[in-house]
Amino acid sequence: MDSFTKDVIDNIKAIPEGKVATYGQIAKLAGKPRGARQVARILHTMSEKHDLPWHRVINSQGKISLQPPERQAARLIAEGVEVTNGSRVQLKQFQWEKDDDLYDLWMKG
DNA sequence: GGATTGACATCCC
DNA sequence: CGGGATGCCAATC
Repeated sequence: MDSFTKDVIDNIKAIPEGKVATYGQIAKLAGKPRGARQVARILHTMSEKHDLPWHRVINSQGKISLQPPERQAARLIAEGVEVTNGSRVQLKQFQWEKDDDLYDLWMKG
């Protein structure tokens, strides 16, 4: 497996419960701002072999791309992510922003 | 090795 | 906000 794949996997594993990330976001974190589709491919291929929180990755519109969306939606809901209309997620509210955790901590403190 | 194909993103209307 | 067109990049055919 190439380093890009590894980085993608690492980043996906880093998504906290109750939050979601977009394909493009993960791609960027892994060093390929234009690699969103590869991220999607990696999920499609590797999600069954590694136990990744693949359900926390959705597209930039805040929607579940996987068809049918039911399984993924259920998993998200089980974690506290609000999924409306079967596949819709409010990114404003649930998107994971990597260094925002620190920012948030600072804000509260 | 060229053409096709996506669990995508972005700009334009 | 919705839908279409374009860009992107690796795996597959």
